[in-house]
Amino acid sequence: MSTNPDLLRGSLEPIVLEVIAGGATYGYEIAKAIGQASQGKLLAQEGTLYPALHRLERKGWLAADWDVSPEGRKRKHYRLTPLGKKQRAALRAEWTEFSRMVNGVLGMERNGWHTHGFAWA
Amino acid sequence: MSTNPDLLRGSLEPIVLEVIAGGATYGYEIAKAIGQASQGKLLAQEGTLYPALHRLERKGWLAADWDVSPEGRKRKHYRLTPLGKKQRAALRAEWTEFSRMVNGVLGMERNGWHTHGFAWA
DNA sequence: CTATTATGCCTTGTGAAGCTAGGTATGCTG
DNA sequence: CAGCATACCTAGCTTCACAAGGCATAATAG
Repeated sequence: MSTNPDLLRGSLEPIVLEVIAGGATYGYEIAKAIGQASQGKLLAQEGTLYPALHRLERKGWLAADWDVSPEGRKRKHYRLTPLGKKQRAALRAEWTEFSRMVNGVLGMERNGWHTHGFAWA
Repeated sequence: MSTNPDLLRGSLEPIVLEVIAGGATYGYEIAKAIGQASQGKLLAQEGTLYPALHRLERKGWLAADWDVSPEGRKRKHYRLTPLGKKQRAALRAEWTEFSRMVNGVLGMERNGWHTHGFAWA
C-alpha cells in the first residue's frame, strides 16, 4: 500500500512536473511512470493524479491538448508552460531544502547516530 | 515563512518523536528545538504542534505528566511510550524510503542530471 | 459471441491536518 | 506599569489524497 498518504502532500506536484519534463505527456502514462519510478510506492490512485493535473493546469503550470492515440483513444497531452518550468525548478529546490532539513532533524546525516545530546540542547 | 505547509504533512510526527527522543520534553521546548534545528524552516506555529502532541498522545505513542518549571510555570512533559519508540523507528524508516523515492524521481541522484531520457521511457 | 482486461478520461464525498488567529495566565525586565 | 518571554490551549478554514465509484473503447481470452 505504498507509504503514508500524507507524505505525498507537497511532493506530488514536483513529482508530476518532473515526470512530464522527463517525457510523459498524458495522465495514464504519467501515472505509470510514477508507479514504475517508485515501485508503486508513490501514487497509485488516478483519483489523486487527475485532480492534481487539473490543478496544475489551472495554475498555469501545465497546458494541455487533446489528441488521439494510434488505437483511437482520446488522450490529453500535458506540457510544461514557461511558468511551469520555473516552478519545476523552484519545487525541486524547495524539496531539496526541505528533505535536507528533515534529514537533519531525523539525524540521518550524523554518522554516529546517538539518541541523546542534540546540538540544540 | 518556511516552506510549503503540505510538505510537513507526514513528516511532522517523525520530527516530533525524534526531537522528544533527543531530549526535548514539553511543547514550548519542542517547538524551539524544531525551529532551531531547521532555522525556522520547519514548523513555527504552535497551533500545529499542540494538536500534533495531543494526537500522538491519543495514539499512545506519547505519555505526558504535568509538572512545574523552576519559575513556577506549568509544563506538560512528554515522553515516548514503548509503542512510541517503535513508531519512531518505523517513521524514520518510512521517511527514509519515501525521500529516497522522491529523490529518485526528481533525479537528485543522477549525477549528470539531464532533462530527458528517463529509465521508464 | 461474450467476458475480462487494459486503456484512458473523469467526479463526488470524506477525513485528516497544518495554518491563521485568536485566547488565557504567569514571570521577568525596563 | 508596560512589554516581552514563557507556556498552554482552541475553533474555523482550507487544502488535498483517498476511496469508490462512473463512462467509453480496444484487445484479448474463453
